[in-house]
Amino acid sequence: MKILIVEDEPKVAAFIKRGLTENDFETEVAFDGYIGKQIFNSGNFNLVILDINLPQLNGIELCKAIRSVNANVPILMLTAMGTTEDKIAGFDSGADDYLLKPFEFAELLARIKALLKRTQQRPVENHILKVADLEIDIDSKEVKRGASKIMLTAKEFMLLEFLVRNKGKVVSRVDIAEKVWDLNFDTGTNVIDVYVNFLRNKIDKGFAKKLIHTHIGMGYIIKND
Amino acid sequence: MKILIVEDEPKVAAFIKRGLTENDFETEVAFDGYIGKQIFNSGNFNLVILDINLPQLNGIELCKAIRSVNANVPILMLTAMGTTEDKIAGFDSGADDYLLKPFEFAELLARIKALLKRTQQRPVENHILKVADLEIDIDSKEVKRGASKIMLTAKEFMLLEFLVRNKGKVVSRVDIAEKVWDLNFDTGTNVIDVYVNFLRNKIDKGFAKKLIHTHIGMGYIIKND
DNA sequence: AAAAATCTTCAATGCATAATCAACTTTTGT
DNA sequence: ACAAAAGTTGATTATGCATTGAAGATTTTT
Repeated sequence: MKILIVEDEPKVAAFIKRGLTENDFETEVAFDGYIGKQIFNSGNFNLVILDINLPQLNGIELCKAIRSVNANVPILMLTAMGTTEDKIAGFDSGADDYLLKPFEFAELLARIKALLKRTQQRPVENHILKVADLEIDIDSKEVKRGASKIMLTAKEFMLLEFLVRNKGKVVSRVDIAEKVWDLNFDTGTNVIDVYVNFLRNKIDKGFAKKLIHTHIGMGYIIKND
Repeated sequence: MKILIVEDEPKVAAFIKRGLTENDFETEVAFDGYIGKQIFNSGNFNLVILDINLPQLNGIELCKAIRSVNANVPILMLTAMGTTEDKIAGFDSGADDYLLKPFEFAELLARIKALLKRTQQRPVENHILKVADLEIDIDSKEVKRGASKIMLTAKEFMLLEFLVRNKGKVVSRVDIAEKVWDLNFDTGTNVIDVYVNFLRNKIDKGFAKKLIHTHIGMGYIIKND
């Protein structure tokens, strides 16, 4: 587990480095923002600890720079400034957590572990999407309306998934064509209409509450109310 | 985006609930740990805000209980106790972040957004434009004047959206022709007048305050005063 | 490998609604 | 009062949508 520490005060940097090393992390230290950026790009880091007050490139700027090349790596901001505005600025630039100096090492460690735990757990997502009494399971590809199971073909499922992921929004045929059929120009086909019809037969037919609605001239929408 | 608030101090709970509601989150409040657990199990929450000092079942215990059934949902701990040991205990029980009372709402919001960003669930931005008591939802294409829903056709909606996006500004017929009808030269048509009339019938008719106004020789404007 | 079954797409139809036009009326400014 | 601009209306045209069956493509079974 590799951690990059960007901190210009040598004492603080050494303090963090020693503590992390004792807890079996690999660390690298950069003493200014510019070097921090270079080191980050050269290595594969699992987490970044960032002081806000840095020479060359301040923490906020560095944070944005890191985010622009890596949207995922957890970033923990460190600073002496304590106003709420500073914190908000930190979060806005893409930081995931914020710790005020002076801090106890145990708290830093706890926050690092929490951040790492979170990023490791990402794959466990909620893979069941719902609209009213309709449930669609992205993993097992199972679809249920109320208690009854519904069998969908691949394309039907893709279309339904797209609609449900945009529930409450009217999606245009062009959107659907691009996202579900991967058509980027108008081929003059009516497949979409046909498949919406298929879906309606399987999902809405026989139910009082229709979920799929047409907005003429605009597109289709799935919603519950 | 649904957030569960477990907090026994009514004032604090109300403060958080109000702030979150204003920022378009759905919230539920539980006043003790036991009820919190029940509510959590009954609904599909995207995040939990947890006070540590709770009647019945304290925050740490509740946190563990929630983690045992859902390893994924972000949990933010809230407490008046400020020792590092407390924080460590919070993190150890499975919390993802920790905020000390008293706090500013802006910081709470920033941390919530950071947590949600981490778990890939981003708050749904709603694109609702308003003029006085008229609301138009760009996503769902729903239009409401006061409490009553209004059905518009595609062209009517486009025209209204254009007017509303330019609320307080007089827009000329030429502007409208270009932006809404995609006509770049004068065809001698009066469609625009006709459609403004359609809109007026649906939006202003029967209401004391007219929103759509004509500036003779200039164009149309939508405004509230 | 051939046959069967299923899925996907196309094309044609009829229907419903929306968009437009053009004649006429009303309002506004001079 | 007059002319110009804007509002209103019904008739006409155009467009968009639902539905169907059948053809073509793919997958599964034999």
